[in-house]
Amino acid sequence: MHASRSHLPAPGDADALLRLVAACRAPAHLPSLRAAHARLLSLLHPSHPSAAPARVKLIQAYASCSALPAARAVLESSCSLYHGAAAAAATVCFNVLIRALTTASLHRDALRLFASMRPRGPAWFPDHYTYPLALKSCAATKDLLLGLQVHSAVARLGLDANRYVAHSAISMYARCGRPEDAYRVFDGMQHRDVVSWNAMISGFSRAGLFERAVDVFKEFVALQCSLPDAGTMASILPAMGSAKAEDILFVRKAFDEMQFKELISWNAMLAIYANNRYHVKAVELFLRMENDGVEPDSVTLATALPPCGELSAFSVGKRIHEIIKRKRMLPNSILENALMDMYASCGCLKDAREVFDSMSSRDVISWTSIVSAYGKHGHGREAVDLFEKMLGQGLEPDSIAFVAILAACSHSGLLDVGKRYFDSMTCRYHITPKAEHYTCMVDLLGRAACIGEAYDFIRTMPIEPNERVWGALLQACRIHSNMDIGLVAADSLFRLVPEQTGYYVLLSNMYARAGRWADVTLVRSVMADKGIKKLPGASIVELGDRVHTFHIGDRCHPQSEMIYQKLDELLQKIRGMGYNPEVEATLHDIEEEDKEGHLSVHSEKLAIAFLLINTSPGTPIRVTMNLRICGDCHLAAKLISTITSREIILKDTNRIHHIVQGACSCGDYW
DNA sequence: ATAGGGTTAG
Repeated sequence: MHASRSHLPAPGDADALLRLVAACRAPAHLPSLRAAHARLLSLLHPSHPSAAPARVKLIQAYASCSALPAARAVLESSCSLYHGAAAAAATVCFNVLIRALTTASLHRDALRLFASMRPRGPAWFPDHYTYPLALKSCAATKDLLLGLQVHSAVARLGLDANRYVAHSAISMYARCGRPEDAYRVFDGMQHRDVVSWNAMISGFSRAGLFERAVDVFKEFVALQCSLPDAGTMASILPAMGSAKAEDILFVRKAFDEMQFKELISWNAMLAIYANNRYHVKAVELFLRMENDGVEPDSVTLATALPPCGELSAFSVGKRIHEIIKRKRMLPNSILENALMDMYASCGCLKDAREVFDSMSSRDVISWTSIVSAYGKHGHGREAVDLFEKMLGQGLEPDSIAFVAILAACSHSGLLDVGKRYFDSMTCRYHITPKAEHYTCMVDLLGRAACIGEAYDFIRTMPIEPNERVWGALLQACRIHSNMDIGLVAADSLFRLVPEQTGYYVLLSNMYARAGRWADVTLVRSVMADKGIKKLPGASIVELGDRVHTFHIGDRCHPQSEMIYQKLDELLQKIRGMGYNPEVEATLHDIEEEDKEGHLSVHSEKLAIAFLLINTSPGTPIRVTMNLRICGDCHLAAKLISTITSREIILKDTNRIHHIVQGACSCGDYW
């Protein structure tokens, strides 16, 4: 592409030289650029009609070759050459260089250069191109004071009617924590286009006013003046963190009605599903992209990987890895970290480790991912070794890294190690523990049978214990049959009226065991009042590109007959191996009986039977469930793994059970 | 010859 020195256009061929300049976009092109510059000198004389555009092109080219001093030198020589009427031409040079600085995120430098314009004399006025850039840098540096100054200068000059200026002012105010001022600018605009609406939607989103962002989005769609675009989708995304179902439907409808869907629209829709735990919807959307021939980029893939992990959609996740390799997207730490997590979440610790080992550089997130991968699989010792290795590399663990190591300790019952990490987190690293850390500690202590200590821990913690903290204690009390503290935990949990439906079952079971039937009734009525439906135990499995869901006692599946037949056959066989379904009732819900009065078959058993029927011998069985696994199913799964010689990978809401030949990676500690 | 809103990982 690029002419070497000897193939440079002749000095007289200005057009060819300028084309060459414009094509210099990377540091490697710098020699050609310098050579072309040298041959262009006569053209750059102010008397030449093309002098101004040529200088602009040179500044742009130097800037995109990361040669900012050279770009600056061209600017300065322009300043000394232009006078009076020609100054507008120099303003363009400033604009171009400021633009280069903002795209390089050098916002302070951009603002310095902006501020240096007017002291040079009355000829160097910033114009309607300069102000949007300056406001953008104010927004990026959260410099409200300067932003206000710039905006008032804009108003004095009468440039505030310019929509580019207005849009950047909206964004500046919102990002500097003044959404109402942003709205005032928006409201005062005579004519609004898509970008005006996007700026306002994004403004409210960024300022944390999610409902208002959604309202503006809806108003915009209802107006039907112009159609939402990719910018609209991306702007509403931060406001859709835990969105209402109807709002997600609304956005999806707007997305569906877009005639030309840019990649960012797909990516934003994917992210909205992923952030709202609509994992199946997210994977379906990704599959549709593949079907429609939409070329994914690294953002698409990084967004699609977590839902694959959540669903244990291993074949889709694996395919994404192939796409990443084919498109030569690595090294890319965001993708690699997402890949590790997807593999770990699918129960493929080995693949996660391979990604980790292949990385060229690892940040705290990478280490946290691999630590949590080992932790979830019940390999606490390895998790601790890796965590120590990270410290040895001089990396500073953050709050989330400690959640990972504490969770790893609790999953493996490493009581003393876990306590030590909790102490070092506060004393050595001065990280204030959050509810997640306390939950890990209560879980660690409680399941290690130190129920009293766990309870004391909750009583002395400096923040208000949330439902998860009490839930961890209640869980421990159930395991260790501690009725006294269990009821305290249940009462506290009930007072909080948990959002998580899973706790209600645990709660009412505890009350039932204590014979507190009035409270059982009360729990039910609270659930009814709040319109909370019992979370039906469900398991999902991936077969091919399809995700199959099984519910407790499910008979809707087309293969239902075969599944139950297979299950009967399996349960018959393992009965002789110590399996006795009478012993453990059911953790999920003691009220869950079918019409014949028998306990309904748990969904994970149905899912296992389904996969045994539909996959060839030796294929690992992967099941993801929405509750914790119960003891009965855990034992059944272990024995089934023995008689069928299948690996069974069961992911529940808490961890992963990797079962091989009758032995589970959790060591029966969960 | 230049300007505005906007997507990804633990």
